[in-house]
Amino acid sequence: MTEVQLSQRRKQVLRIVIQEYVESAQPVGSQSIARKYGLGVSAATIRNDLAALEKAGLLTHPHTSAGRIPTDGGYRYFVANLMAHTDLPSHERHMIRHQFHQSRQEIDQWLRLSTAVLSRASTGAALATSPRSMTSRVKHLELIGIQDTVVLLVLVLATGTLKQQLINLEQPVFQDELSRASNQLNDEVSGATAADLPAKLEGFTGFTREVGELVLNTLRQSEEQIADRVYRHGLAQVLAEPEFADGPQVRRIVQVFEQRTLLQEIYDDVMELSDVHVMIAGEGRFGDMQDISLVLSPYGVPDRVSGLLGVVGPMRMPYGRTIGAVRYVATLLNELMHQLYG
Amino acid sequence: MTEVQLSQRRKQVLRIVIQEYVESAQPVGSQSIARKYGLGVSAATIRNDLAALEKAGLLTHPHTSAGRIPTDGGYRYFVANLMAHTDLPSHERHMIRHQFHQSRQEIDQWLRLSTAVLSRASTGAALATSPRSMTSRVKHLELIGIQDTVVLLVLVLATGTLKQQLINLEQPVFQDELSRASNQLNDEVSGATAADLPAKLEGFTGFTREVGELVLNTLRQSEEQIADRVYRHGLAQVLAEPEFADGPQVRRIVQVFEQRTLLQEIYDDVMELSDVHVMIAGEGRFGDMQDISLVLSPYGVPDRVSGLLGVVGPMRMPYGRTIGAVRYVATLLNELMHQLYG
DNA sequence: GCTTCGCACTCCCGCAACAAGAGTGCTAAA
DNA sequence: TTTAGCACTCTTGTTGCGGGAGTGCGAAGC
Repeated sequence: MTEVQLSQRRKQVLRIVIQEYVESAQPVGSQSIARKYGLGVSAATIRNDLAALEKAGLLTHPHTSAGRIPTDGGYRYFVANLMAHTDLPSHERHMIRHQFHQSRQEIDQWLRLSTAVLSRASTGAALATSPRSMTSRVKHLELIGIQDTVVLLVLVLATGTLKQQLINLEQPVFQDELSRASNQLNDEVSGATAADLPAKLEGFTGFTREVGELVLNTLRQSEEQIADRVYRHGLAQVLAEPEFADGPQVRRIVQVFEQRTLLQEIYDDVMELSDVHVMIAGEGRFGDMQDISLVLSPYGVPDRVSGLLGVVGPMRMPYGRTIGAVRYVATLLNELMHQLYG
Repeated sequence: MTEVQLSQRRKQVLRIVIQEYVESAQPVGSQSIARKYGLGVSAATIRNDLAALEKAGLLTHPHTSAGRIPTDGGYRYFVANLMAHTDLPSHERHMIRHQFHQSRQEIDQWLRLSTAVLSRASTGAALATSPRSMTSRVKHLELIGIQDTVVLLVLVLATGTLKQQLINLEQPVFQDELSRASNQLNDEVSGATAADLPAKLEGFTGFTREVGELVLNTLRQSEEQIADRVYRHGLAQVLAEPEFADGPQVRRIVQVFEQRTLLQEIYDDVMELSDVHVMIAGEGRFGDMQDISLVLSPYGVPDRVSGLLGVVGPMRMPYGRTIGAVRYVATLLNELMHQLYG
C-alpha cells in the first residue's frame, strides 16, 4: 500500500476531523475546526486541506454541503500513522487486574470476565474464543458408565482441556470392563498426539479399539476447530451507538457478532502478528461489514494454546483506547495462561 | 383472574383481530374484517363488537381513527381461551428429529441444535440453559498435574456432567501423591452428595482434605446455579420484526436476551408446571418487557436434571405455532435425557 | 335489543413549499 | 500559499393541505 504524503498541517487536520467525529458522530466542517482549534490559519485554508484530504480518499462528505467524515481509508491512515498509542489509565488497569485475581481460577471464568471488562472499557461489544490447543496431546482418559448402554468418555489433554463424548452401545458393558479398557488405553495413549495414535492402536480390537478411534477423532477435531466456544458480551451497549439506529445496520452488526464462522476465517490473519490487529469495514475481504470495525488480538502461549479476543464496534470508534484495552486484557490472559502452560 | 364473558361472535372477532395483526403488524379495522371474513353481519356491528372488546381491555387503538390492535390482556385471553393448539406439521417434526439423531451425542450439541431449530421454527430468538443436576452426586474424581504447582481437579457427577477446577499450590506436588490422594478420595467420595460429604471428609488432612473441600464447594455450587451456560440463537431474526425497528425497543429485547439473571428468576415459575409457559409483556412482574413475550418450557428428567428452553420474541407472535415448536423440542430433549439418566 | 345505515369527525400520512442554517467551492486578491 | 468574499447546494424543520382509513353515534330497521 503506497501511502500518501501529507503536510504536517494536513495530518493535524485529519487527526482533528477523526477525533471530533468519533466524539460527536456529526460531520465536521472547516469553520468549527478553525474556531475550536486555533491552527493559525483561517477556515478557508482548512477548507482547502479538507478538499485535498478528500481527493486523497481519506475523507468524504455525505452530501455537497455537509461537513467531512472519515472514510475507511481515513481511519486506516489514522490508525497506522496518526494515532496516539494510549495505554489504559493505570487505575483502570489496576481495577481490571484486581477483578482477574478475584475470579475463580478457571479459563472459563477468565474469558467471561475478559469480555465483560473489554466491553466496559470500549464502546463496542466484546468477543473471545476458548483457546485452541496447538499440539493436542492426550494426558489421560476415563470411561464412566452412565447407564447400562451409555458410556461417557472423558479426555484430558496435556493443556488441561477437557473433552467429553457419549458412547451409545448395543450391548451393556460393566464397569470392570470399562476399567480394563481404560487402563490398557491409558498406558498406550497418554502422551500421544493425533499423528502417533493410529500406530499405537494397531494391537487393539473390539470395544477397546472402538474407544481408541473415538479418542483419535476427538483429538483431530480439537486441533481443527478454533472456536469450540465463543464468549460474547455487551451487544446492548454497542447498539446504543447512533450508527446502529436503523434496521439494516443493526442486522449487520448482530450478524457479525453472532457468526462463529467469521472468527474461524479471521483467525489465521490475526495469529500471524502477535499483536493487536485492527480490521476496518472488513478490509475488502469480508462482505457485509460496512461501518463496522474489529479490534482483535491473539492470546495464549506460543506453540501450546491460542485463542482470539477483541471488540466489534462501529467504524467510528476510539481506536487508541480500544486497542489499549484489548492489548492489556490479552497481556493479562497471556500471563495467566503462562502460569498454567508455562 | 376473573375472565370476561364474551358472545361467540365477539370471541370470533377477537380471534380475527389477533390473527390478522400477527400476520400484518397493521392495526385492523371493522371494514376489512367484514370484507375478508363474511361473518354474516355488517361492518357497523363489528364496530360495536370492537368497541366492547376495547372496553373489556382486550383491544386498544393507537389513535382515534386507526384500527384495533390487541393489548397484553387480549393476547392472554387469546392464549388461554381462543388459541388453536397447533402441533408442528409432521414433516417439520420429522426433519427436526432427524437433525437430532444426526448430531453428535452430546448434551452440548443437543442444546445448540435446540436453539437453532427453535429460532428457525418461530419468529423469535431461542434460549436454552444447560441442565442443572437436582441431586449432585459425585461419581468419580481425577487429579491431573498440569504444571509443578498447578493441578486440575476433574469431577464427574452421577449425571455425567463434568466440573473442573484449577488448584494453585504453594509447593510442587508429584503425580504419585496426586494418585494417592485421588484414590483415597474416590473410595470415600464416590456416590456422596453435598449433604453426606462433610462427614466423610473428617478423617482427612493436608492436601487430600483441601481437595475434598473443593469437591464439596463445587458440588454445592452446581446445585445452586441453574444456568451454568446459556445457549442463544437467532437474535438477528427477531430484530427484523417491525416492532424492533427503533432504538429503545431494540435495546429492550437485546437486554432480555442477554441477561442471565432473568432466566434465574423465571426458573421456579416455569418449573412448577411441567408444560409450556407463556409470559406476555413480563406479566407485570418483570420490568422492561414492553412488547416482548416469552414462551418457555422446562425439560429434563424429574428429580435428576432440569433446564429451561424457549423463545423470546415480539408480543405479536404466532403463539400457536411457537408453543407447538417449544413443546416439541422439549419433548425431544426429554426423550434424549431419559436415555441418559432414565 | 340487536343490527344496520348514513354521516360527520378525527387523525395519520405523504407531499410540496418555504425559510434557516451550515458548509462548500471558486475566484480574485494579498 | 493563504485569505476574504460570495454564490450555491443540500439538509432540516415547519407549515399547510388533501386523501384515506376508521371511528363513533344517532336514527331507523328487523
